[in-house]
Amino acid sequence: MASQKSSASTTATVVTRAATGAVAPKRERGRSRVAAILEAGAEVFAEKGYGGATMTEIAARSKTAIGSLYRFFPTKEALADALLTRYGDLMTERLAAIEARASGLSPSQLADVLVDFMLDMSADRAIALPLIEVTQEAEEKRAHIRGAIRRGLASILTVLDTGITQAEAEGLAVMLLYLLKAVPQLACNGSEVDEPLIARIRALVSLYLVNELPHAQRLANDAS
Amino acid sequence: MASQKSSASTTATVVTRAATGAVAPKRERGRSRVAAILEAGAEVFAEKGYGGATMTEIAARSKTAIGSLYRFFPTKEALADALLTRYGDLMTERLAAIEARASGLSPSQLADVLVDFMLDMSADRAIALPLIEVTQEAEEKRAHIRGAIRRGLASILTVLDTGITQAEAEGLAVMLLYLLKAVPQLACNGSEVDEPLIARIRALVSLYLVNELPHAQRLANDAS
DNA sequence: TCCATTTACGAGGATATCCTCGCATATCTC
DNA sequence: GAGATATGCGAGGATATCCTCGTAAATGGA
Repeated sequence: MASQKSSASTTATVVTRAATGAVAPKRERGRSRVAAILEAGAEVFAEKGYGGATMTEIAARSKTAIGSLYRFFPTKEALADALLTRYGDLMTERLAAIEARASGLSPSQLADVLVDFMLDMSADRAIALPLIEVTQEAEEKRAHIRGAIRRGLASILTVLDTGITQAEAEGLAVMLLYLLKAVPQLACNGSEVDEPLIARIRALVSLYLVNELPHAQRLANDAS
Repeated sequence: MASQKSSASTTATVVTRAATGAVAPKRERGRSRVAAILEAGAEVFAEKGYGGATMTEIAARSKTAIGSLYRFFPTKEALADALLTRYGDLMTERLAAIEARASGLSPSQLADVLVDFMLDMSADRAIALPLIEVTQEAEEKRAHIRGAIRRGLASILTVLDTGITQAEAEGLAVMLLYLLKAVPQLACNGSEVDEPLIARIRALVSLYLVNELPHAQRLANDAS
């Protein structure tokens, strides 16, 4: 069961890399191939789930020979792990960007920003939610990612509403996380986007934030 | 790929049965064994996902020989299908029961009822949400079940608020469905229940319903 | 008790899947 | 161009998994 630990070179490249046994490519060709593999992996995992996805299909869809695939990802688990870390990194990175622009937003504006953010994330194929749901070997990693996202959301809330307590911000962040997590499943059928449904979601998130961030709301009203 | 179609006897027993090739047991012993298999199947599917679950493990966990398992469920897909229909039947049945007692409830009371309902569903091992998420062969069946649940929720809403339009009730039902679907994942870690989190969920659902059902809210106020 | 039917059982075949291995090719440095 | 390193490739081994099949036990009615 234990995957062989090859010495992972820890040079941080453009795409972040975990120390799971994934071998980092050193030339440009390899890097683009790894990108294609990740893309195909995200697709197949999303369609078939972790157990249902096969390395052969991932190789075929990324136009990679099976041997080459295993050169970069010595294990199916390593590929899933790389996708998870990429997902986590992308989330925290973008949340940080939102936080930087958060001050001065009204709660309802923040709701729109967050919903847009989730739509973006699901438009990218960067997302592998079914994988996240299913793989249990990576439970600790998933918990870690959830924690990071939760803290990111909590930070945004404290920036937006300086009157909120730390505990309350964390609690709200949990609720927000699950509200937002439903967005891709709710609003996207394949690559179609259900606009009226998105409007409903915006309204719901906005309603919740307005209701739970009275201090920020008052600030926004004073400003207008 | 096409599973052999054995002649399914369509005698409706206690546990409803689909025409997927599942052979209905005719004696008590077989019936309890089928129940055990469904139980174990729900567990394993929930833990490993559809692709990750193995018939061998399901057989072992239900203390059933592999041959006996295949007597009642000639295919892994047949077992998954039986679980899905059982889930759908249970949902619609219980929703109908709620609808029968819905008239006179305030929106916030309905919110409590619905959240309790979902907690019940996840306390039973009847639920196999990850399976529902992952299996794509049964996409049409999943859509069918979702439709039934949505209509059930819409019916409840129209009973509760006679001023609501049909279209609006359907739209709200979609949102409610996804809010409620998150309940088990949110509130249950294994078999633990996070009470304060449930309180938050109740408040959120209640807030949403109160906001979207003004007519029913007015009725409730008049009654008090 | 005897028989028909249902249920129990697990070895094993066919297939699928993960992954290895050895060699061929491309790319970089000098 | 020569050597070194990274990358590309796919046949095939080891294993896992789905499912079949033939036989034995249990059950219920006559």
